[in-house]
Amino acid sequence: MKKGRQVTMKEIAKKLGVSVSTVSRALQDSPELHAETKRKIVEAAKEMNYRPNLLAQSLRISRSKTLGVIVPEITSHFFASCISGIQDRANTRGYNVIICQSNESLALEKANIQTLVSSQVDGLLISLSRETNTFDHLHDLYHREINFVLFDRVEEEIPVSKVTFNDAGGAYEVVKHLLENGSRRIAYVSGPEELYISKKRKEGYLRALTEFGVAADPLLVHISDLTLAGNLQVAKDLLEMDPRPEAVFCMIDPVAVDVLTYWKSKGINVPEDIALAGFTDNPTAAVVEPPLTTVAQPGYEMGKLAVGHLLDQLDGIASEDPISIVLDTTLVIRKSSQHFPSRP
Amino acid sequence: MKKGRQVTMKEIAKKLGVSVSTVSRALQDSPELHAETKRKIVEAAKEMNYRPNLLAQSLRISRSKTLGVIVPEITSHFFASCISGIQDRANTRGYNVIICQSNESLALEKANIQTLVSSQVDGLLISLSRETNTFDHLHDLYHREINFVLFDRVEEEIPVSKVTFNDAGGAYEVVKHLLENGSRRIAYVSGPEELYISKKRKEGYLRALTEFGVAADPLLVHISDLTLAGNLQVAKDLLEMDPRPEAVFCMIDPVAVDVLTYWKSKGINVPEDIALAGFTDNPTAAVVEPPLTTVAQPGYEMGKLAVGHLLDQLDGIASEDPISIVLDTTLVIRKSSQHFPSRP
DNA sequence: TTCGTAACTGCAGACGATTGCAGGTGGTGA
DNA sequence: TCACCACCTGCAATCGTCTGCAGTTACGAA
Repeated sequence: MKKGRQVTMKEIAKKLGVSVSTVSRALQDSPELHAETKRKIVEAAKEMNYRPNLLAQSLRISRSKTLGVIVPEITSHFFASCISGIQDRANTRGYNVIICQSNESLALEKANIQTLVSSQVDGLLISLSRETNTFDHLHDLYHREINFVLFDRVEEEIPVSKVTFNDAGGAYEVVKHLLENGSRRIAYVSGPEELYISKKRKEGYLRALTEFGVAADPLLVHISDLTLAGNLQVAKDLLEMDPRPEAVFCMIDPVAVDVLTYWKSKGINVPEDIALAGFTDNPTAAVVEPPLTTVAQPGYEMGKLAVGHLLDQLDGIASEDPISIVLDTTLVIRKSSQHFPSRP
Repeated sequence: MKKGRQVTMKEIAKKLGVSVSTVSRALQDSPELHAETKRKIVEAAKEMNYRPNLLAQSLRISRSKTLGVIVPEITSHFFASCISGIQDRANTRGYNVIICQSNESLALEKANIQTLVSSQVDGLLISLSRETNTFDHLHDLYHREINFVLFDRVEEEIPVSKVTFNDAGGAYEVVKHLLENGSRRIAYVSGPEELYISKKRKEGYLRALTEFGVAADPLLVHISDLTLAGNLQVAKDLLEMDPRPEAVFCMIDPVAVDVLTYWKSKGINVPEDIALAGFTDNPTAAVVEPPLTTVAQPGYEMGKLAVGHLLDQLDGIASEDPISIVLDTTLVIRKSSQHFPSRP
């Protein structure tokens, strides 16, 4: 096995016959050092390819300049975008980022938190797993006075800063768009009801209906477990409704894509026979046939904002008091919603 | 600013009136400790919610149990899959993972390596940026005896272990499939020529042609810079060729998707008018209309294998001698290649 | 010559966990 | 009563870096 030994200050000191403290001061460009000594040390350090051991530095100053990130899954384009934003901003502010995925499991989420805390991260950015329905682990973090920020998948009861999208607003916009195109029987395909986004987006859906004087019909709200099978079942159920809905709003794009695929296999034409819309603006949304009307969520921006606020807290720039940042979404109108039922 | 103070052994020791060493031994379940003392310490540790400081541990044993990963971009589904595989296997083997993205920039790639090395990672997993055409930074790593493994985007001259796909083989398979369907004028849309995958996939393309006795026509090889504009230009050029190709094989799926989109806007039908195939099997490939024939690369598997081998080296299980792991790809036949020209 | 004072540089301890070795306590047997 | 031996427990050093304080040197002034 290779050694991978790093050059240390001790070695530089020995080589030049000075003490380690002198080397340390030289490399920090301390003014209380003889210029010549300093020059020689800096030169030797460069020549020997010296790199400070961040572990030792972190241990000494009790700050690791490292942040931990926990997301449900990295392979989701949305979370990957968030991570990208987090990474970019964290790096420009001199921080490293350790990323973990919970794979939508509460147990893994807890384990990840433990690992990251043990690793002495200076703060955490967390997006909760679907399974997370207890919050002791978050309260625990809070009581241990560990800085963290929740983003996207948040729990409102925890007194920490949160960054979310205006989910209700986005849903309102898209449903309003469907209503404006003439649809009245509009179905909502929700994920598991306890999910934050299931609730928020339903809120927006209902608000739009109310605003247009359309009575909410509970039968028009379908729930999928967000697996392929669950989505296909909902697609089937929707087709078998009598009367059939004129438009369907799915809580997230993947559901809409599955529904679309199923319908196409059954000879249903979108948008001619029925309008369809999603939420998230995944890359797939733009390329399916017909292209999917959806609501864009700028994940990269969200990541940047979340980490920016966390770092502000760490650096004492932002107050300790939790704040809530709500990002606006953008309605992206594509072909799938171009269905214009005429009223009798 | 919150303190986030962690409980240390010292505090447990003080509380129970024993020494730090005793606490340390108790928590390691050392046999040379009085059972009762041990019990009390373990209990107190649990009660005080003690977590060992991994920084201190790492510093002492000179191993951080952390790996560094550098990928061109996290938001690519393929790399996200690799990361996911790396993460999962690393975690089960007790390692953390720090992820960096180079954003396809050589400068950032170098900076990332520096940071990770300073952070005392035990090893690195690197997939090179598109810009990387010099390799001093890798040779430097090699000479400093730092363990690393290259995956997917590799440089053959560096004497370290590499994990790649059988790119030539995959390209051969898909072009053979197009040939078997009857096409003879088959175009290849390449990325920049210096890219490893550009070369390898061209190799497979040419081999298939040769095997079917088709003379390679240099005019049928188009080069895109892989930007949207570049892809659209190639799409246009292809249409304007006379005679027009019967089939087009694109080096990566995104190119194929852009080409498809452009063609559709020009009223060209795929596969009726022309066959199209990609490479990678991105999620979009399955949902475009028509679904795209492509070559699947199991990124998750690649990640697992790469990190597995690196850990084997670190643990002294695998020999130090570099090996090359080549993963097989899978041809995924979908509608876009169902074009059957008949020969006169 | 002697003292004072800059101007440098080194010592030692700290961060938190681990471990070889030394020391202490108790008990047992002669 | 004394010696010896388990059986525990603590001391001190270590990993690499940083820093308050003390020490050294040289030089100038009295």
